[in-house]
Amino acid sequence: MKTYSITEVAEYFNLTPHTLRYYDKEGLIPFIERTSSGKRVFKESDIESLKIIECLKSSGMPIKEIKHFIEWCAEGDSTLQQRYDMFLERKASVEAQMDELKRTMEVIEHKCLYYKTALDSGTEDVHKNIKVKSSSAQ
Amino acid sequence: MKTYSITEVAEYFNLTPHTLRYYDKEGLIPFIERTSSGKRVFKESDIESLKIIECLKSSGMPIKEIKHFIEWCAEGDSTLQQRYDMFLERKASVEAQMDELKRTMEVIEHKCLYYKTALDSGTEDVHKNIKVKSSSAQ
DNA sequence: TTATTACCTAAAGTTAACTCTAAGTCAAGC
DNA sequence: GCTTGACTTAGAGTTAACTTTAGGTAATAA
Repeated sequence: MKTYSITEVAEYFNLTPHTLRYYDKEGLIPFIERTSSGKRVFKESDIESLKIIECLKSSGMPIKEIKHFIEWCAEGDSTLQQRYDMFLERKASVEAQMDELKRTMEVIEHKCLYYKTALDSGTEDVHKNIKVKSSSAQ
Repeated sequence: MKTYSITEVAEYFNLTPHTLRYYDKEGLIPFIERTSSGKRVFKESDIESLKIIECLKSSGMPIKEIKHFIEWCAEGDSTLQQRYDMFLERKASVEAQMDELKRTMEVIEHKCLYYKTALDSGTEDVHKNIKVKSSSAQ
């Protein structure tokens, strides 16, 4: 079975070996095997686990909570409900983040147009007649 | 002209007065006026500026960079290009974040289905025959 | 007049997620 | 046999964005 060094895995996930050791210390990858001299040996299944960890991370989940999930995985079928609920929560959280980003995007696109118009006419004053009130950070 | 206290503004933006004072200290709202006794007085235009600040914050922009934008605003038309470029960059950044969230969502939805199926059959083993390899954190 | 309430400052503390440092081990190549 | 490079650990340091603390002022209500 193909295995990987910590540096190979770090490069694959765009992390540093330091960060992977930190994840290990925090209990995110407790199943990693070692060589007789103590070096971490990453198996294919470890890569798959790290993919889930990265997914949870990019959903905004803190490392301590990811650790709980990893512990549930080790506990087996008795934690299936918790894990299901957790992913439903993650789904709701990501949906909320997407909604917020959409609202943010609308303001930003409005500002892009605002500054495009201002640049074309050489001055921000072009907007002064359109808006009723002027403000300091437009 | 209607004005607002720091607590009113904090409630409006779902922040604390502490946080608004911190933003002031960091140079995000240098245009705030004070009463004779030193209390901050927020005008309508300050609220508008804070809306932009909140937008930039939720786009993932660090406070020090938002400060630069606020400084550019004070400098006038000579910084129109910088401000336009900044909003174009913000737009690209938010687009990238949305793409990442979409990819994250796909994995999460897959996991929701995975755990729904496992729960229905009472054991995760139901997936063992479908996948070629098993892994520790599925 | 006193108590309360809302505000103020400066500065220290907190938290998450790294990130770095120092000192050491081990296997491979010259 | 020695050097090099990739790994190891424990623990200290960093950064961002707050958050809290301590001590103080000013206006208002009883």
